[in-house]
Amino acid sequence: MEARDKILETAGRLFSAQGYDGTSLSQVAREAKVSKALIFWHFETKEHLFREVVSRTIEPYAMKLDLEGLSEPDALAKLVDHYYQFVSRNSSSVRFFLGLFLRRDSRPEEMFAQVLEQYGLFRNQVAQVIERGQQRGTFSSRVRAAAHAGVVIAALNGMLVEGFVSEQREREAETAIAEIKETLIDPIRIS
Amino acid sequence: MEARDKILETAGRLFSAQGYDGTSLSQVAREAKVSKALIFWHFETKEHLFREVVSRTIEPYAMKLDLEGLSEPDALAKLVDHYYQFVSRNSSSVRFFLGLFLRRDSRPEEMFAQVLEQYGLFRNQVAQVIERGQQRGTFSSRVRAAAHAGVVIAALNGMLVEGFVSEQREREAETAIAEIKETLIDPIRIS
DNA sequence: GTCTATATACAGATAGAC
DNA sequence: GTCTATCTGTATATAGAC
Repeated sequence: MEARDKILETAGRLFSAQGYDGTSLSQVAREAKVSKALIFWHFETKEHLFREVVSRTIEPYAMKLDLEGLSEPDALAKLVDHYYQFVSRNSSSVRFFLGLFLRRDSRPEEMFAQVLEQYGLFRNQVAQVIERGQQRGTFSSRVRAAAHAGVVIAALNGMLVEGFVSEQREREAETAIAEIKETLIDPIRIS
Repeated sequence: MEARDKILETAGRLFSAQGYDGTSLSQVAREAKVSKALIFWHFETKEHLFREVVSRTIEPYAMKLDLEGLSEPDALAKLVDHYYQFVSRNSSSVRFFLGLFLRRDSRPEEMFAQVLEQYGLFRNQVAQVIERGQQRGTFSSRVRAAAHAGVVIAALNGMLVEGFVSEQREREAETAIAEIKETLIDPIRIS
């Protein structure tokens, strides 16, 4: 691998594990087996390196999902599965972004618009699938679609955060998903 | 206020807003209007100051709640209200702890056992209230108590985290709570 | 207990040889 | 592109006067 990429890879790993302030360029240089000066030659400043790392990390967040031909309950189940799996697989970077969002200062602006935009798209999909199911008679009309969608998403996020905090074991991921489906999808399903 | 307390107060505010690495003792000294040397005289090292701040911050987490005389659905609603309000009111320190938990390294061990213990107690209370309600006929027996409790708590946490990320407006707190009750408590209520 | 002055280390960043 | 050597600032921490 070329030095530039090696630096990006190492910096990404260290930033996400230790944060921006907690990671020195000396450490990056040491672990990437290059000189500090080379980092500055390639990236100008620590801040620029960081932004480059973030940009790369965000790329896989543009997730598209094909829900054609599925009943609304199945589509909702698929959305839930997909979201949970995506976050689990990218947990290192999701933790990192969440950590940044939690800090009052360091509002890193435009960069995170991408993350929030993808998240907004997902939220809309969930709400729309429930609404459509109610119109087409596959979901009960007794619930308010928007409220129910909000709780589904909150439950997902809550399960995921709990996994972050308690050093998630693989098995529990399956359980978490099953509980959400059992509690929030099955009871409003009609078909 | 005495200098020692002034230092603790200032350090607490700055640590929780900027993190450990992001807060220098020069800044603490400046804002607390004392010399840096005095901080070392009182706390020996930055690490010790930090631990002292954390210990103080954790104190109000030992929350007790009286549920005597309430029906199980009302007790569950009260638990939900109380948890949400507590986290909202202590959001600064909760954000801070969550941020620490998200970091791979810096597992600050024993100190956080207290936070996790209180959290575990709350989880148990929720599960037990649901079980008891099922035994006494105030909650539907069609759901699995443990699973339902897990989803209630996850939804709570998810709503709270979302509030952290999107700079919560007050009004939405009420909405969030109402949605959880409407979606996860009312449907299994019998009385 | 509180201060000023200082020691020591390491951070981000630059100069210039190869 | 990559290095060694170095500059400059600021961090944690100490010494010692009051």
